[in-house]
Order: sequence, then structure tokens, then C-alpha cells
Amino acid sequence: MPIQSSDLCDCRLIHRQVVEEAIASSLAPNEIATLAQIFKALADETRLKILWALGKREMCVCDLAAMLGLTESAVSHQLRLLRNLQLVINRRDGVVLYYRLADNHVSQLIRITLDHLRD
Amino acid sequence: MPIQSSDLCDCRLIHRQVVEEAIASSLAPNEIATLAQIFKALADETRLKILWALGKREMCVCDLAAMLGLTESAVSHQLRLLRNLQLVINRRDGVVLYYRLADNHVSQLIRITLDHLRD
DNA sequence: TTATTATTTTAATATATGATCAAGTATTCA
DNA sequence: TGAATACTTGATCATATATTAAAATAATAA
Repeated sequence: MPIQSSDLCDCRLIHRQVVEEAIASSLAPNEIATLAQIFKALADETRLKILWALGKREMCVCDLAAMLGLTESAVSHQLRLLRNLQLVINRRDGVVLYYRLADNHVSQLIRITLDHLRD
Repeated sequence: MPIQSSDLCDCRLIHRQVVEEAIASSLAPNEIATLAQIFKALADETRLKILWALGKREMCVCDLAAMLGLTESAVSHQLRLLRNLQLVINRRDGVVLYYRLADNHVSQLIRITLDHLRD
């Protein structure tokens, strides 16, 4: 089914083949969605600070709240988001929940991006 | 100036030293801000698709709009955001503006993140 | 100059998001 | 059992964001 310029935008389609190739080599919808989710998780200063801190050692919610100067509730909400994306996991010791990174992928991503910024 | 638990959160400060070390090894505010900005740019499906496509070749606004099934205006708004962050640059050829990636850092980031997702 | 095309910009709107407050749950210990 | 502690959850509010529509710019060609 050929691309109809009228379907696509209100200007003349300048480079039809370029558009077709771009569509052909585009990422799968679920890949785009997952990528966006991961980057969204990193696109907030509070979550970045949490992830950076957990990259060094595990911490409980109260410690994170103290570090960030936020309520435990605010931190807990963010941790839930990170938990749902399986970026962090926790272990319980009595009443205390200790959070840590699920793996080192996120740490790596932050570090790589930092390196890019710094030059 | 020592950390006062009353300043920090409404629970007892469980691991004072952990908090102090976390604060000491935290990223600079401007680094956090810039990181968040970069990840925000990547945290949107439209912008991801644009960046992915521009990673292969330069494209004009109309082509991108056609590829995405969006208005040129919507694409132009996103391109301005990416331009402001110096992630993309453009060149003019007559009436047409061709956009391309400013460098390959962003492409790398997306590729690295994709690799992480895939395993 | 005037018309046309490609793009940008401004304003408006609808949705998403982050923090707070208040209430609820889970675990420990007296 | 009941109080205290650590944390979670749900509701609310204010702000941020993505898209659209309409008007404005910029370059070209007639």
C-alpha cells in the first residue's frame, strides 16, 4: 500500500523514498514504548538522585527522604514507579525496607550520559 | 553544620552516616539538572522516533511529519526543543530545512539502552 | 511584486506528572 | 493486645507537557 501524501501531512511530500525508508527502519512500537518508559524514569531530578545514591549502596526510605529533603511519602511514590519498572528492588529487615538497584544497567546509563555531558 | 533529623524527615533518622555519605557523593546540582534535561528529551515517543530516524540520515520537517503521521507544527515544536538542547542542528536549502543529529552521543545512548532492554 | 511553499510561532486545550496530606498496612516490642 | 515505627496508598492540587489551530516568517518563482 503506497504512501499517500494526503494521508501524511499537509505539505507536498518532498522525499517519498526517504520517508518510506525511515518508516521501514523505525523501531518496533513496543521497543519505542519501553525506551520511552526507561528514559522517563530517568527524566526526573528526584529519581536520578535516588538511583545515583542506590548505585553506591542500599538505603531505606527514611534515609532517602532525609538525603533528598522530601517526605517519605514522596519518596515512596517514586520508589513504586521505579519498582514497577523493575529498576529497583527491596528487602525487608523488620520494619525497615532497604532499596537497591535491580541491576547495574541504570547506573551505567547515567554514567555514560554524564561522560557525554562532560566533554 | 551537622544534619538534624528534624530538618530532614518525619521519622527517626535511621542511618545518619549513610545519609551523610550519600549527600557527600551526590552529583552537582547542575549535573543533575542537565542529566534530567537530556533524559527528558528522550522520554517521549515522538522525539525518540525523530532522533532514531535522524540517526540514519538527515530529514526535513515535512518528511518527519509524514513519517510520524503528525502535523508539521507538532514536529517543529519538538525539533525546537531538541535544537535548544543542541541535540539536533539544521541546514537550509532554499525553503527546506534539513535536520540532523548534532553528534552521535544520543544515537549511542538509545542504542545502548536498547541493548539493555533486549536482554 | 505577488503568490506559493516550508517552516515557525503564539495561543489554547487536554492530559500527565510530582508533591503533599491524610488514612491505611505491616512489623516489632512492651 | 496495643502502641509505636516505617512505609504505602489514595486523593487532591498545581505545574508541566504534547498536540492542535491559526497567524506569522522566510525563501523562491512567476
